[in-house]
Amino acid sequence: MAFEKSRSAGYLANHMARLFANGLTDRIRPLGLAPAQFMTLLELWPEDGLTQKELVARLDVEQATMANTLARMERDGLIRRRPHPRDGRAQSIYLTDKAKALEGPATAAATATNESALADLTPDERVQFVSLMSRVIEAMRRSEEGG
Amino acid sequence: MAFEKSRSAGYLANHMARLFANGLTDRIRPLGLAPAQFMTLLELWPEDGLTQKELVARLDVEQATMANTLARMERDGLIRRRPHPRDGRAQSIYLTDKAKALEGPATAAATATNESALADLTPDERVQFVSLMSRVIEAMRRSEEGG
DNA sequence: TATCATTGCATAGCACGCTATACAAGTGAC
DNA sequence: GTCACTTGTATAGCGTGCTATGCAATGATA
Repeated sequence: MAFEKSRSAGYLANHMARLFANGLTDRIRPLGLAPAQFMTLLELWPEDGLTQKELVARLDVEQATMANTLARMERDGLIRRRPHPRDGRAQSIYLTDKAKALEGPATAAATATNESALADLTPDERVQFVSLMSRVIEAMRRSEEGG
Repeated sequence: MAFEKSRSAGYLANHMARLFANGLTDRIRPLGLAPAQFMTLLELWPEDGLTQKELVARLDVEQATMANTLARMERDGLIRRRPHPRDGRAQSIYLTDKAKALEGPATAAATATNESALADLTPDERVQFVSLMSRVIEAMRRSEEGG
């Protein structure tokens, strides 16, 4: 029996994530933001002054990926880095006023993207959907460690 | 109220898709395949001789993305292109023997990735999960057109 | 038939994910 | 204190997604 892509969780996850990314990209581009920058800002808005290492742990991306994202954010005037008070290797990352001002419009854009995507699901189904994705993520993270 | 990334469908979709991609990448790397190549082969294994345009429509990626993927597949000896019989602009894409031989091991790798990801879900939940993702994909594709 | 719009593909340039590697600063053992 | 190991970042190189653009072949129209 052939591999059915329309029933493959991995295939659907990839397709769905691309559509989410496209939707979010369109909505936050006018703000001068890209998706990975938004994701990083989600951590920094409530808590300034984190290190790159802390962001890596919270967002579950590789250190090199975060280094590049932070470089683009610094280039775009969204963050500033200051020497870490107690570790000469590390830097604390602070938001600029420009980045702080984007919290409202950017989260509104993300909410609108989610709303559009989930438009056909009932409230119960939405809860179920988020719960299932969370459990799948958990399973894969566990198997990654053990692997 | 703050935007909660752990309850955001888009955020979870992105995270989940990255984990799926990492899992698949690890499993098909020994075969000399990358994920987008595998996705493309899923269309070509059952039906040789498609054009680039047809692959673009079936896989829902941009034409430029597919052009690059096909260039890498040709470089890696997975496909050959022949002039299209009736359209001088187009090319028909054919699998090499090497690519044909990869169908069994590659689909097994993808199945193993899915299995590992869904390990914690009951059969009913798996069906539900695939169904929910399909509906979300459909909703986003519709809202894309409607623009 | 000559012209013009459309279509199929390629290329350039960028974002963002990855692995592999390099390097400087910190930490520990002696 | 010195040497070796560890740790925090940066960089190089690549795959895969995107938009924007260019070009050659096709098709339609005057």
